[in-house]
Amino acid sequence: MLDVGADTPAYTIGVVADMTGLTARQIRYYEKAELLKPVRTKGNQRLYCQKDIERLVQIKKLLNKGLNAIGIKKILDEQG
DNA sequence: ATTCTAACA
DNA sequence: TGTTAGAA
Repeated sequence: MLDVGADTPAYTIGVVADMTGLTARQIRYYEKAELLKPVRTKGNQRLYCQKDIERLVQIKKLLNKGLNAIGIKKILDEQG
């Protein structure tokens, strides 16, 4: 009850892929590109929270603007 | 069934 | 970016 928020619940890559419209491939790639940092669980599975979802959505919008992982990293770095 | 890593095209 | 192999 104290852990409820935009940073606690976590979704698997499959659900975030469905919510963001990206593919698991892209999500894994952006993670490697340092665009975000999902938490790992037990079997090394990526767990994305609401915040990560919004971040992925933002990345997607940036991609539509003509940016690439490099430009997005710069923007996310400025915001962090 | 779902996800993970690594590697290739 | 898509996909495949083998593994958990």
